[in-house]
Amino acid sequence: MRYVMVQIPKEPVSPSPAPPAVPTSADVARLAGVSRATVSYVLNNTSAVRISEPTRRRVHKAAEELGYVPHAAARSLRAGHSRMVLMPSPNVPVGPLYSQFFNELQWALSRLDYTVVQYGSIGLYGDEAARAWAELRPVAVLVPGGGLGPQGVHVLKRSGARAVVTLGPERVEGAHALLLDHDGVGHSAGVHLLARGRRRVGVVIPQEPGLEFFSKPRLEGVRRALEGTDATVTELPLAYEEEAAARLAARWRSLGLDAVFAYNDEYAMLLMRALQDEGVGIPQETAVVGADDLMFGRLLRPRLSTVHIELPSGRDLAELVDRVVRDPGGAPEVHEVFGARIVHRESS
Amino acid sequence: MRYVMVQIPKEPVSPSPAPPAVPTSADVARLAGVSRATVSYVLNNTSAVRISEPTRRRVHKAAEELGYVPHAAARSLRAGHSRMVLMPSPNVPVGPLYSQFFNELQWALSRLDYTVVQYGSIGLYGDEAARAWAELRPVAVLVPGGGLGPQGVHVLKRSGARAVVTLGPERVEGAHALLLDHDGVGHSAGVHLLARGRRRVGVVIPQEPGLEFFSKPRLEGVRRALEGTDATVTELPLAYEEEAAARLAARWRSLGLDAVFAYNDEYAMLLMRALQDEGVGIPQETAVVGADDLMFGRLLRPRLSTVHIELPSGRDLAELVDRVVRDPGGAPEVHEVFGARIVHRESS
DNA sequence: TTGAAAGCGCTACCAT
DNA sequence: ATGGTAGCGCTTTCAA
Repeated sequence: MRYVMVQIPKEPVSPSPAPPAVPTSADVARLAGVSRATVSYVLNNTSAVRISEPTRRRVHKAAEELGYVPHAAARSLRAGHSRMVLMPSPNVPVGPLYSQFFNELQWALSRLDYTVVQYGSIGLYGDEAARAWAELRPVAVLVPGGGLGPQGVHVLKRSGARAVVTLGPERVEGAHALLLDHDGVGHSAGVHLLARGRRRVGVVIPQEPGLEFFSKPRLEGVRRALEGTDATVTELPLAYEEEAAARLAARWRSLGLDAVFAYNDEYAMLLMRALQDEGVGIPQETAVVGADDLMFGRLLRPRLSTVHIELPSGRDLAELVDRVVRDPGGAPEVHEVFGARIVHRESS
Repeated sequence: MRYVMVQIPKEPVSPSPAPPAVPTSADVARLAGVSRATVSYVLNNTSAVRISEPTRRRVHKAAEELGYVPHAAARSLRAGHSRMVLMPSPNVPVGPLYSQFFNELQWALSRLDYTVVQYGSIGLYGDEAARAWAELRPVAVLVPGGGLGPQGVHVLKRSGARAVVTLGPERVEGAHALLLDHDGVGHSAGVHLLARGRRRVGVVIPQEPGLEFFSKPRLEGVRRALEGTDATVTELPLAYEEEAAARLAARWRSLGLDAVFAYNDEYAMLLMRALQDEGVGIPQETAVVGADDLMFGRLLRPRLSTVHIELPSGRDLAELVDRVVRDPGGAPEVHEVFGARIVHRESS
């Protein structure tokens, strides 16, 4: 008995007709009456090969007609590499500062012909997350915040990432680092308050999860600034809610503080309002300093003193990424990014 | 003359040794002494096939040793589909409201085993952007803001997207829609101001690009609320800068307005401060209403009246996506999402 | 100028 | 229980 292969029709005549298959370059080739190779040449403008104008037109027309869109995965599988820059999205709510930085970065990278993708990895932690990122075979990975370990870096590099850059308070073995100097933020605030004659400094510690990576170094920075003086530091855990701020303000005078570094401008505004409602004079009784230099700080009365944070420019980071991707050999670079500086207004 | 094919070594003995190739499942198979099929079965826990425990261990050990991470693109190429939900990142700076919504959505979708990817398409507009998204062959696309046309929807569906959902003020032919009722936001504010006895209502129009999609319907909503009354609407273009607000405030009395809907809480805060500095009494002389119900509105004095916006819950949207992906046949659903409601405080 | 075909990494069908 | 192998869509070398 011999068997003969027969073509099984892909679209059964059954009810509920399946949606038409997604057109491939082969479909375009068929419709244009050329080979797949020619389609590829035409659509990619391959300069090494000259295709006659009539053929080009036929191919373009066929592609248009079918609504053909190339398949990125297949392409990069074939190419053996991608131009994807992966950026895990931070799991903490981001402020306008970060938004702007990210947009700038994205713009700069797209100018360099990279594709930026933000990958949400909620529920994955540490090196587990790194594996998930590695599956996408990005050419570069930019990791904001902490949480990535040396193992994670290794996994990413092993899976072909040519650049791994962390943006956070501490460097990670094997990765390039943009050191966001949160310690310096606290330090600026501390130095400033000291210079203003304050000696009993409170430091707000946000209770929202995920912020420890930033609040701890900021606290340490204040400590460092006050070291060797008679000034003291008091930690003030605070949730971002009116009631919590009111409770803190109610026992404020019992704390005997004459200044507070409020972690950032938002907590500063929250606390400042609660203190004012409690009748605490600002800055006479208590000086308040925020951080981030957000617009609204200038709109408060008294105007909010703050620590201005110079984020890395998106262009610079994009250039770093590009440079490392082109020559991954170099030793990990570590860049101190900012430049925290106090902006003295009226609240301190 | 005859030629013989010789194997060119992939890793030349030249200086600057190329980085070791990234391990594939074939490498794992080789090291474990099994076939690629077996590797696949073991690592994916394929239930249809039983693999002996010793073999499983050998495979896992080999994978671990090599630092093997599967190649997502290859996998989904083979599978013919992916579980990727693509969400173009909005090009306008996002507020905490959106941040939170997005995190919730991401969480909910990851519970349903989807992978959420935010794709930055700066510099691409309209249907051009849609093509770029389509190249990634996402199973679903969630498009915030306006800007996607029917053509774009078609391209996405044609390339295999089973769900296309827009989140914006207006629906798009062919796509499911979560109608963010910006008109209703303006309407709530207008009705409220009217009820408070105001008759000459200013409406702030942000000058920042990309916000027209929201500011226009909000303006229309105010107009609609005031229709048929003797109240008037005055458009107030305003950039998000102190100086611009000061200039507007300086000519405030000449405008003869007794109320203003400030687009959102941030513009409201900006304008309110400028008006107060100018000595304009709030709410006596001029009532101010914002929108978004941000925390800081409650911290202002007078406390800011605002329009509370009920965003769709991330879980609901995730469920919609999942439902449509499983059965793409249904007609496009249109959901009115919120429920804008006035929160009356002290500024109006 | 164009076409045939190999092969990127993976999974699933069919043998053994 | 395990292996051989076809083929997902694409690009690119080689041949015609």
